[in-house]
Amino acid sequence: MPNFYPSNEQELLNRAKLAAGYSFAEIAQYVNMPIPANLNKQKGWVGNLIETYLGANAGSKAERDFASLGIELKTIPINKQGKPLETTFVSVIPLMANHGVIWETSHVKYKLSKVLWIPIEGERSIPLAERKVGHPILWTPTFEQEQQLKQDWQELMDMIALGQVEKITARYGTYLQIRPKAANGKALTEAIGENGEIILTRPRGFYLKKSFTLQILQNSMTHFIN
DNA sequence: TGTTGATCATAT
DNA sequence: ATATGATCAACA
Repeated sequence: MPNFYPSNEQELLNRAKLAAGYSFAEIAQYVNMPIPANLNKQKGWVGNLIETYLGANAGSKAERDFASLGIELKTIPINKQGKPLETTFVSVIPLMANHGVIWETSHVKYKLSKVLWIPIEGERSIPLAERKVGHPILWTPTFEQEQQLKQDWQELMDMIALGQVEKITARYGTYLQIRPKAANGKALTEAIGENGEIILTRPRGFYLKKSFTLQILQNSMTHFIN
């Protein structure tokens, strides 16, 4: 594989468009990555595959995939109708030291300020190697979408600051929800308890609900070439 | 059958 | 433990 690193937005987008219609097997062969039988033991494999192909380099740093371009990369599994099959992980949530943190400087707004969405076939009935890459969508939140996210974010962050983290379930939030995000149930992190004390709880992450990402997909009229 | 809560791999 | 990449799978 030739070394590729996008020097500007258009280069990145062109590169992403080239992948549309190709199978995971074809992309994997191109970047020389082995294909697992399924995603059970490598849930982030497709994301890593696309990252490698597009030349993302943030690694595990808390940085957007294409830092110099200010772009975050997200693969999104869809069904035959083009609808999202899974929620989209956004970021881990800081549960402590949130005094003074506002939406404008939040990790969520930062990460979602510009996203290159790569729809991918995600139905488990399709062998992983045969699933195809879809057409890229370079997205920036509309004013309305940002307000939707901001509202949920503020409600949820308020609860965390007020020591109600244990009361939060995935049912809170219209478009942005909070769910556990950890290696397993034994992972613990500090948070604020009911009486302002420090407690240990499962690490949490912000996720975009499918109803939100569906808007993005539909607005761009994404489809696969077969 | 759709969601919520749980989990897998890897780098630092 | 926390960050990256997410999907799995139990349960309502």
